[in-house]
Amino acid sequence: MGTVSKALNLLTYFNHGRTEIGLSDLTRLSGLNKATVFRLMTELQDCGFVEQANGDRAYRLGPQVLRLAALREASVPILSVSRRVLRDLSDETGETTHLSLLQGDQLNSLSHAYSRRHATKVMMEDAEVLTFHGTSSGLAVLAFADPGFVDGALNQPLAAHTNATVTDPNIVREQLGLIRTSGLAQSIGGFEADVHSHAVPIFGPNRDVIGALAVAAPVSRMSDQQKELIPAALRRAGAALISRIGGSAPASYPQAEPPHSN
Amino acid sequence: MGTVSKALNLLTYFNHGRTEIGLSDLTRLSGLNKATVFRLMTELQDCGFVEQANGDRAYRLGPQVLRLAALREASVPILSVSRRVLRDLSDETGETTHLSLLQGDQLNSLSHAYSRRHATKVMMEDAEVLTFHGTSSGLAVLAFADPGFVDGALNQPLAAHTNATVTDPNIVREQLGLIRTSGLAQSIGGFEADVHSHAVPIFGPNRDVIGALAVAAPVSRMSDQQKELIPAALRRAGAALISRIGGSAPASYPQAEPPHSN
DNA sequence: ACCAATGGTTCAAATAATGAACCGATAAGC
DNA sequence: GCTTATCGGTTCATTATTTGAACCATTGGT
Repeated sequence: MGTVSKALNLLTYFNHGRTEIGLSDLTRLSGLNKATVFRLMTELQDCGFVEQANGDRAYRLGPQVLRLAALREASVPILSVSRRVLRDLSDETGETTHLSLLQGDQLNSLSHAYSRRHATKVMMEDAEVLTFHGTSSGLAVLAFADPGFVDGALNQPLAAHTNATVTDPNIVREQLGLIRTSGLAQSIGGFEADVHSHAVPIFGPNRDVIGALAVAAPVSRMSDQQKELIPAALRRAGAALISRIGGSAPASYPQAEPPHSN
Repeated sequence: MGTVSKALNLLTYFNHGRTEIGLSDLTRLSGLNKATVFRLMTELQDCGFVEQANGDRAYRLGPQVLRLAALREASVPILSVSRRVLRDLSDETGETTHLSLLQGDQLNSLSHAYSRRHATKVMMEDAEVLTFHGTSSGLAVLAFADPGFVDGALNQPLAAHTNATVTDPNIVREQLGLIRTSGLAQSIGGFEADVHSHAVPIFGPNRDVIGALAVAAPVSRMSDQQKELIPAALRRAGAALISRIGGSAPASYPQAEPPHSN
């Protein structure tokens, strides 16, 4: 592994639970030598990718990442496009909606919208890591990812987030088959108890799955009416988002409305 | 300069005018060897910091920067906090407002809000680089930056964006003196013709200037009333933003309302 | 006063980065 | 239709950078 990868990998240890990391912690987390970590962090600091919080203390992500993110949005405006879609979907379903994107081998929740109808709602955080086996978004992605990727995701111990989480890889694979034919994934209490979530995969310009769009509702609010409305609205919103970002679904993806001439 | 810095510096060649860069162009821009650039870009690509646009073509920024930016916002939520302030300031003044942040030795416009009152307005782009001598934001920052930084910014040829741009460093320094006593910078047509902009500096937790908050209006709309309202509203908004991000102005900053007891 | 952390530093040894030349493919120039 | 230039990508001996064990100086806990 090259030096640059090592440095950038250090950045992956930052997450919502750990927004600041000290030198020693980072050394332990990465398994690298302390002098190495120090030099890499110093260099990252010089470039503005990290900064030291209070005088001489722990490191946290720096301001430079904001500039890059703004430029990424300028060239591939998926987040700004998704905001409208999420807002509309949230208004239509009355529930929390979120978009997650595949980044390397992990799935990150990156944008969300809340219901304006109900006081109680499922709460979300951006940049949260979603597991593939335990969330509807993860399942939607796996169902349309290539087999090697699926193996990589399932050939490791699957954590049980709740006692409803499916942790048997064989059962997960069965679910994926059903999702492939229906085009829609569900998870009832698999990630957080009492949350029923639906998700559809999002495809990029080269027909690869790049993430998932999801609706997360409290189980208690899933009336028969909602069980019809949410999947329908989600399919529509997914198709809208895919077309807005210039993506297209692969031939294997079940089309809601096959184009028929007459 | 270390390898990591070289790799990260490659990312600085991306901007709004150049969201995609080919290998050869990047080689010329950076002055590095082509093999070096290739290897660095490959590594950046492996980490998701860049990606290749269409099959095998030019590079553009990758999705990983979005995750980092979301985490940065989680630890230092200046952008989300600023959005409200910008929205309110824009509504109050009826003009375009924007926030720029100092990143390394450059000033980037990172968030903005448009007027909902007028059809014509000054347009903005996020992640745009602002010059220090030619914009009100730049002047506001320089006026409260340390002398070494000011020298670095002014001891180089100052570009003329319009024929109203002040390019004489001595005159700029005079302006800085006035800004220090008033606490507010102005630029009439210095960056774009027919745009009158006002700006106030934004200070961080350690009393250093970290950016500027600005209002940009068409010259034609700067009535006497607006000339009073905008500075007043801007000062209020600046103070609000500073307090919301846990910052504080240095003692040298002229306080709008000196706290007086009784 | 001690011990165990922390962030930061040193320097010889080991390793990874470098750059000139080279490839095959594509596209422009004549 | 032949030549030439440019593109993204690759090779490999030379070179310069990274590495890691040990070492400081501070800090905070007992």
